[in-house]
Amino acid sequence: MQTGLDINGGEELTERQMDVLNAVLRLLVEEGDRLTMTAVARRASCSKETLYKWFGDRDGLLTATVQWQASKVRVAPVDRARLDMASLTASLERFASDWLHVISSDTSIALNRVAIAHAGEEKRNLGAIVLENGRLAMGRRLKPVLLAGREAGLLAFGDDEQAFRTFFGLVARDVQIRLLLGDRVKPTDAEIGRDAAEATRQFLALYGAQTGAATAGL
Amino acid sequence: MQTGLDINGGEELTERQMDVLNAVLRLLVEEGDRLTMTAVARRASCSKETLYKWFGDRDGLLTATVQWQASKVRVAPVDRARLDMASLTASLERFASDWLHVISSDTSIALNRVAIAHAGEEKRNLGAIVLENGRLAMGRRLKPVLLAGREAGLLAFGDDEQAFRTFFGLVARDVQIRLLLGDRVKPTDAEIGRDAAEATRQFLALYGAQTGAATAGL
DNA sequence: ACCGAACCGTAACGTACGGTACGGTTCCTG
DNA sequence: CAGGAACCGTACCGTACGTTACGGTTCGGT
Repeated sequence: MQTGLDINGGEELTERQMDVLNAVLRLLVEEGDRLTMTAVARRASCSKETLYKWFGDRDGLLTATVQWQASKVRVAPVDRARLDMASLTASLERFASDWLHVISSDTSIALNRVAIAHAGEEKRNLGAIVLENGRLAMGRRLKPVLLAGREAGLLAFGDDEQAFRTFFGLVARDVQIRLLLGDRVKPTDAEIGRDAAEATRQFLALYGAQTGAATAGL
Repeated sequence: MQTGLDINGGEELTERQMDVLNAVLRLLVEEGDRLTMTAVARRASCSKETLYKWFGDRDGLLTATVQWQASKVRVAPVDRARLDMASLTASLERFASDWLHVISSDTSIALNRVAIAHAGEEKRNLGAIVLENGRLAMGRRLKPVLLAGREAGLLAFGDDEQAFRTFFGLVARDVQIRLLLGDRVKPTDAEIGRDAAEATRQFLALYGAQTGAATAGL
């Protein structure tokens, strides 16, 4: 009753346990939330008893999977020294491209779907986890870059949260919601690269120190 | 076996049937996809036998509900004659405001949640219906305005689809995905008005004929 | 007044699946 | 080699819920 429930921050997972979570992830992509504990056990070649010992219950298994996958998205921060327009543009494009790749991936779609499906319930953990490690983590990652850009006189904005949300909108547009709803619009790498560059260009047009000060909400 | 399955285009629903669908809608908001046929029958004060006779099965009931709700979103088109910058701005702000109100509403959130939850399955109807009557309908509605704006020399863009998607991103930003994931960010009317105006201003900065031609992807 | 259609309320059926129990196997330790 | 921990595979249990069946009631038409 007391084991297997320590699914909080950065818990330690054995190799075997990660194999199990990988199986869950694949099943999630294939069948969505309809996966059964029996199917997981069969796919992972383990017993249901083990699943329950390790993860508590079905919800715990899903939570562990989402959390584990989310923990993989860590990316290196940017060095705030020596920032010019070229490196700022490159950073933004990199962010945009990474983000578009993530939200277009099958695993991200599957994970967001199950998190959204469970978001209306009392156990609202999945949605919060995905939000925390998706949208919010991206904000925490990008805001230092924006602030450094402002400090270097390259950007002009009043609130970094507002500036970030605009960038988010320019990058994501309608891609995520369409994919979540089952639309077949999965962009190619080339399209992602083009869209990332375009979004960055537009963002700089709005928030660049020279061009866009009038529209930056000052 | 053959009755109750004519749930396609604009089928005719009796008053009583709409009462039932309203009950489904309320239950969907309250408990999400976990609603049971028994609960629907109780809430609507009808028998389960009637539900099955009218709507075929659970999926048919959900589909009818989504379709019925979607059919309510119709809005009057804009007259393309006599378009100046003021009326264009007003139109765009109106669109933005309407859209933000829709995606922030409890019913929209509930409907999108159930549609997304079912989007990974073979019966992908719900996602397609929501997409068709949400994002895509908004595009069909707004594009004539954009084209009229270009014709009047107020806007500059190459592809109306691209321009619309940018507008979509500037308006929606991260609001919808956050709400779907259970974040408590429901904006007030005042915030929606401010955000709609801001998004419109930014869009005109990017695609206005004078200011933004360089960034319009020409 | 009578009939049948439509519908309500509820009981009942079948099944899928979450969760548990248990016997058998592997493997590690002393 | 003995003992035990961990785990696999599977059978089993309980329940929730989709779906069906059925008796009783209302109501419009003749």
